[in-house]
Amino acid sequence: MIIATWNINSIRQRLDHLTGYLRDIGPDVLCLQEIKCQDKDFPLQAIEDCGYSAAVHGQKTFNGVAILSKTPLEDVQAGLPGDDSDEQARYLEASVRAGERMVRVASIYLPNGNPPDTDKYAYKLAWMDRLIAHASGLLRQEQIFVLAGDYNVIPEDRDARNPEEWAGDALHLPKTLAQFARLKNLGLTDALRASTDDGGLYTFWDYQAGAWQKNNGIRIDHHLLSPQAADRLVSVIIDKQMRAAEKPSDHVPIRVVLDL
DNA sequence: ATGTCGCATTCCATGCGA
Repeated sequence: MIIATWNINSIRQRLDHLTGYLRDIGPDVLCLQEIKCQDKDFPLQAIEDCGYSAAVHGQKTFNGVAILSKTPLEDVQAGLPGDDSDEQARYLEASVRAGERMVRVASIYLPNGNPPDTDKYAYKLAWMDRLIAHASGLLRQEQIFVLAGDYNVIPEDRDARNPEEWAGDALHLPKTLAQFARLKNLGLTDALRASTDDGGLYTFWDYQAGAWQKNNGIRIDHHLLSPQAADRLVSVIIDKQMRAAEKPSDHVPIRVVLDL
């Protein structure tokens, strides 16, 4: 089973890229972030025409997440528990059948948090607290699950071309890394890091200042695997070629292959 | 390099978020 994640930076601006990816790569599941549309504006028909069903948790203008699947999505849960006043659409979870067993998948758009001296950063850290609490509950069920998405976290210096540029940034501050470590220390596996120790593997290149041309990238899109999923990890592939397309997203898709 | 995008507004220019 192939489970991919992609911050698409507006699904309506990138619909041709998306349908091309579904047809060319054909992941079983694709988690999307920053769809930037309300549910009523989600291009469901074009996705169904590619042979996928979809669960959507959208909002006007910003954020918005979705999960696409070749098979039906069950037990869909929109929103990250822990704060009923949070109106930002950043979390969606659903189950998909894989032969005899079910796999729980979440599409995550973790807050950016910049600038760090504002309530945006406090929101990021609090959101990570809620994710840790929720993941802890999922782990107690001892099932196969994958938390995939844009974490807005650069885990280590080797995950940035120029780590010194990110020293004071919300994506790489010590408190951010401590929260990410707490999450992983629950017993989750960073799929890419389970497959290679190589640095220089990036999933995001800024639109500005020729970041792509200079390969000034960062790795911020991750799959965190439950132990039952990590046991079945085969490979991880970053679809870097997507960043070279016309009018690309600033993020590229990344996919894991699980032997279920 | 204040360097680029995408969205929305009372709207053809600007502010916000990334």
